[in-house]
Amino acid sequence: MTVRIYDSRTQTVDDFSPVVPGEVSIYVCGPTVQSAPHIGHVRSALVYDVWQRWFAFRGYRTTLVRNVTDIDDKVLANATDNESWFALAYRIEREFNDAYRAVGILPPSYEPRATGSIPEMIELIGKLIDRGHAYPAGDGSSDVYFDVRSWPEYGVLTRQSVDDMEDATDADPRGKRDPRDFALWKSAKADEPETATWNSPWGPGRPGWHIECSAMSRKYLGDEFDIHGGGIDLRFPHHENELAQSSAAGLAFARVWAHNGAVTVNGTKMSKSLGNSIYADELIGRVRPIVVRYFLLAPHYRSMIDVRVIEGQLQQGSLAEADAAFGRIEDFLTRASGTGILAEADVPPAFAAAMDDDLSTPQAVAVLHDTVRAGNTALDRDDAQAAAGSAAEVLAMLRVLGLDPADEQWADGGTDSAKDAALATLVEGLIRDRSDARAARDFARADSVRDALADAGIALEDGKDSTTWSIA
RNA sequence: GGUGGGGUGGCCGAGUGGUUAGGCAGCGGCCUGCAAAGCCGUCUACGCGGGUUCGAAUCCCGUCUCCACCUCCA
Repeated sequence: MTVRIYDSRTQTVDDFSPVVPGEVSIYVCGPTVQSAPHIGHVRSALVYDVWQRWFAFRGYRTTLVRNVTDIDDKVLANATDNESWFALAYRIEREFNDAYRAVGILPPSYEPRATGSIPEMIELIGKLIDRGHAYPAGDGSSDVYFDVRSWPEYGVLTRQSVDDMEDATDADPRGKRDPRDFALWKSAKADEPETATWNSPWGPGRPGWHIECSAMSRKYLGDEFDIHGGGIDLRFPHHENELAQSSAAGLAFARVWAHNGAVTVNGTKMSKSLGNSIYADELIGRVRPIVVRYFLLAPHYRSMIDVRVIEGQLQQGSLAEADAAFGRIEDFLTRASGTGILAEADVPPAFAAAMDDDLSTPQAVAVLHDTVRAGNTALDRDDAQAAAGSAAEVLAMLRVLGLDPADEQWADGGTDSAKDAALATLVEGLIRDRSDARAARDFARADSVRDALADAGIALEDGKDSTTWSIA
């Protein structure tokens, strides 16, 4: 079986063919750490987490790099008298990592901060100037621009010709040869802190956003690597510019361009200006983190996920469905554990085929549910062996997706075993009373026990020989 | 104006020529003292208009409409 992946540049799904056999190198654009993470950020990181897990499952040695853009106009703009830009960047970076960790996104192999690779950026800019694809601004500043007109391939990633692009000639030219030329090096401004200024052959300043990713991907993955990922909104200009810079510098760069779909709110992309962002902690506070993960990975990674918000309130809707759907899977695992049979299984072929096909998680999840049903059916006919087999398959699939409920990742961390034991003793005592009442056909008393437990948020399920309970 | 992606049954969400996606919700049944859970069955589909074909959600033409990007953005 071959992993197939959609390449945004060629617009086709192709067999994945790595630069180095048996290895896969992935660079994904991480966040600009200027304000709290929203659902879209989490989804983006999650998509490449699932890709990485699948490649690893398929036997590849994986290297995943997700950068942190910790120097940028907005980072500087959001700094205050009480919090320097670098403290802000670090604090926000932690918020991102907390959000990632909450939904089980594995740490990347490397997580470079832009400020840690300034020399590599300067070197790359110098190379572009030498090759005639970049130039210092002619306005006396330290700005350096990429010369879009000098690179005929500019626009190949997004199939746009420079001349078709929306007329931007009214923008401040700032010494540019063409309004579409973009900054590689940004001159230090008078009101910017010295801590945000680096020396360069062109004068003091800081790197432009695009060159950061070109330099960091090269530094950690080499001149050529396998997959460059990021949100669909980064295709242009960011990825187009990265591609132009790196190619113009003579680097082979990424073989495949992957882009994940956006998370929208009521059909519109989240944006600061609209104030409609749903922050990660709002979602994670609404349903269990494992359900958030299921919710975000069940649709295909390239399609957009729309969440409904009414009067500022995130609606349950599809979230509640995800909770119910995933709960069904968990319930089956709980039922099946009653067989006491431990089995090992590989993922079903249909699941693997779906995942191989451009990470078709919707179909993979369908296989998951099919297997749950088969397992439940087996339990209903008392075929413990078959049920255990299904449970093992379900677990194998969940593990690949990072959704194993038993994984310590999802432990709430605050469990108090003494309280748990006390609760179990009380509940089980009540269940015995109810069973006695049922045996005596005193259903009024039996029901009052069940109702009382229900009021406490405890649900009962009568099996053939025993009653199980769970906290709703 | 340019580029890319959509419009599927009550809802979410797959599907590129013919056979059940899957989930949530509803209805009927089995099971149960009654429930719950589970299982079985079942209703509401492919934006609109043409065309190709024995046959189209799926291909072609036209058309309406939504979203994203072209400016910082996962």
